Amino acid sequence: MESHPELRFDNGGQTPERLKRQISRLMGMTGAQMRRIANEAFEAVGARKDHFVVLAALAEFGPASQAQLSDRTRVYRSDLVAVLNELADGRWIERAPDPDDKRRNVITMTDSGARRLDEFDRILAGVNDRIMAPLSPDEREQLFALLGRINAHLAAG
Amino acid sequence: MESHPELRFDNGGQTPERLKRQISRLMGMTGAQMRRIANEAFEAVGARKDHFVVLAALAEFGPASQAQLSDRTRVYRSDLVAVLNELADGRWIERAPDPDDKRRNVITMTDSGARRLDEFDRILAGVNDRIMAPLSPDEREQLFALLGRINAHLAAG
DNA sequence: CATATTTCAGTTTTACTGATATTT
DNA sequence: CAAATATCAGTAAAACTGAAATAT
Repeated sequence: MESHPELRFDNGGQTPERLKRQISRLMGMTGAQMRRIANEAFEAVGARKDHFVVLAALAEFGPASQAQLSDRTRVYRSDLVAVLNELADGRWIERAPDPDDKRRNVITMTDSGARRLDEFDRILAGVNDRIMAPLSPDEREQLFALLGRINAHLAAG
Repeated sequence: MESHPELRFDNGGQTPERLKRQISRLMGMTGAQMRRIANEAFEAVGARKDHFVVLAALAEFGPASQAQLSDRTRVYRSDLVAVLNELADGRWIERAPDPDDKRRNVITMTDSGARRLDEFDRILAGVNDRIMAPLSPDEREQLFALLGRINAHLAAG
């Protein structure tokens, strides 16, 4: 593995630290680290992030078609197919044709799926804790609030 | 293009809003939007993000070998080659063998490269402003500080 | 016929790994 | 010979597009 030693910014503060002042770069680097930690945690239990988001959406909104699930999780319709195959293989969801509209499937979370989601909750609590370790509870809320506002603004505009 | 309508979270506040409480998911979504905006801005002037980070590193630390540039920008040594080819094609940098160590190249920013970096600065000021539009100056500093602490912690651990 | 849904097959982009030739 | 450098070739995963088959 190639190593990237820590950046040194030791020029007497004379030059503008452009690289450090870019919010998108800072977000990108921090986000990549977060993703790595979360992915490793999921991989350790034979899962991946999309398993969580789909089960979470089912728990929050109830049974749904794949198109609905895609809208709620922002997992593409095409990619959702494989995710649901995996979740069905583990008996965490059931996929049945919708009698009211035969184009659709109805996706339902099983009891086993609810327990799987509980497991994910515990795992993610640990991940969140590890990521935000340096921040106080108040600061964690601040970060959520600030990001939430930016995200709402960007998603709208 | 596939559309992802806004998420609705209207279940009377009864279920835990798992999806919204995941910092890594919120970071990921917000970061993706930021990246898209920044990429589009660079693309509009025939550039890409790595052009900026390399020129910024040269402005901040002076001429450097490719290995040094890789460490400072976190662009992989292998990927840096193409970036430098592009920058050299535009006469924004010069790449010359290092007389002191013939394994190395010395990468130097040209005057034209400095002007290109000025252009990037203006573009990125607009991008940052657009991204953080909903936040006050104080809040922008808070966000930087919080992310910076998390990033330092994750990069170290 | 136009639209919606699921599925498959494919591209693009980015991050990353490994190997090679040259030099120290 | 061991390590560093620049370069090339290639993988892996994620995000995304387009189109076919079926049903409304």
